[in-house]
Amino acid sequence: MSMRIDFDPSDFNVALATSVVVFGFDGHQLVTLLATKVGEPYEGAHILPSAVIQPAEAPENVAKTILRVLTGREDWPLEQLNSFANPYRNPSGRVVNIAYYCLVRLSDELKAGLEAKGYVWVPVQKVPSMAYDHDEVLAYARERFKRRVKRRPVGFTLLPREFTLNEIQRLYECALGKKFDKRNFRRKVLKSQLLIETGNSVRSSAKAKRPSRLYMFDEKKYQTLTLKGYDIVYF
Amino acid sequence: MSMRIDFDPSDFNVALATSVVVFGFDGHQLVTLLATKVGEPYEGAHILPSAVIQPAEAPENVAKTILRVLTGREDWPLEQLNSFANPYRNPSGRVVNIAYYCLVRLSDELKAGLEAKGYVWVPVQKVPSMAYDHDEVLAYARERFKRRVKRRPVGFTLLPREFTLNEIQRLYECALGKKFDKRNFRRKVLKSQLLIETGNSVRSSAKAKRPSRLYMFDEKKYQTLTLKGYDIVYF
DNA sequence: ACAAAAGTGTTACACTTACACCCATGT
DNA sequence: ACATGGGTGTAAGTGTAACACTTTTGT
Repeated sequence: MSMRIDFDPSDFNVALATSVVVFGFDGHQLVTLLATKVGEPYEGAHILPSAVIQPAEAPENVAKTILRVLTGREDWPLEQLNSFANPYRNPSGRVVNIAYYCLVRLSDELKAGLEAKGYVWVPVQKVPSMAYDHDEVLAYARERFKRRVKRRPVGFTLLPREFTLNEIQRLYECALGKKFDKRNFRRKVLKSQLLIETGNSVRSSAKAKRPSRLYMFDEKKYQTLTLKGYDIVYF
Repeated sequence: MSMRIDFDPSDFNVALATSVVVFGFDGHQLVTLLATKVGEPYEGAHILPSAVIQPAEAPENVAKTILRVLTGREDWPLEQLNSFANPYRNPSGRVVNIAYYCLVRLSDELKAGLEAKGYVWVPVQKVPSMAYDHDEVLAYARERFKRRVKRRPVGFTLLPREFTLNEIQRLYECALGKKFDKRNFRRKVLKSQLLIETGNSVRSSAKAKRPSRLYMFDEKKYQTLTLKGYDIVYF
């Protein structure tokens, strides 16, 4: 019930952590990366990739460090979520978690490297219950990503550099949890003028006879349009 | 550069604060409430209404305490913003600010009471520079409010219980920073079926001859529609 | 009667949605 | 030739945006 606005030395008794919800897309499903907790508390439980934020560190930099350790890069799109600060969310003491989510482009090396290190990619539909309040963090991240994907063409960072229209449609269907009409979806996505036909094609499976055309995201054009105040790609 | 995920006793050295950006609407402008800092550091500077979060307190409850102290009520719509956690944002030590914004219905008593206590209502266009990183917090709150007001009919909590269509149009114009066509705006707002004509009317100024009709927000109907999955009132 | 702000309709255009068949290719 | 998924067009309806004059009331 305080309304103090200055600090006593005894107020400096909280610790900081960050967790990063990493989303990827395997061509059919939205997946997220889970770690396994080592040591007590919660030994062996699933958790989100997380780290302690030390005194002089900025939370975003710690999140980027996590990404570098996991993926070798830290330039993936990263967005801060609300912080999670219930007094008793962590049994070790009062810890505030400043969480992020990020979008990565899955590749075979990335999958292999991470699985060797004890991380697992799990379809977001099937994520097991996690320690701390990480279930809540993940649920929040999914909502944020949904809202984000409706307004900005962020989905492309989840896809291989060249992708088919069927792939991007599946991605949007996973992200938003609903089906789209193929013709309408294609019309809309092509109307945005943000896709370049590469001229290449690929067969989607052994059984598929006819190959699909491949497209790329036109990053440059998007930058230009964004600067001009063009803002919105609704899906 | 850590990737530690468990805590040393020496990690518990951060303090928590919360600031609340309080928005009101005076019939013509969007205003926000500023306090004056008492005691060092930043003696006499403008700041957002803020308080220390003590060990066992939930941030949201501290924000509500601030609201109760300021307005006598704590049931205003309150939404958490990102936390502000740059290492050197507070000269007293490492303090993480978990900020909120909220929407209140201005009244004469409220204005008088607060001004007596040393708070000031300032048009958001004209907010002076504040201490700490509170400028940034306010800017962030304005953006959030903008996005919010586009999707949900939150504007009504800022207006008197009975209001004219001209008032609500001015509110939306302030909140979103753009002008609307009067006929189109009225058509849209009436189509939503969320306004009830009260039968009362009021003259908007001494010079205005013809009185304006007064409307109320249909809270019940909105609840019903929301439950049915109706979600969106775009403006 | 006049000054002031309140209130009101129509049209053109863009976007959304629903809907079903032919095409290209590999086996 | 056939099986498989890839790829395509149209029409009806709905929402958006641009536009200017008449009405009501107090002085």
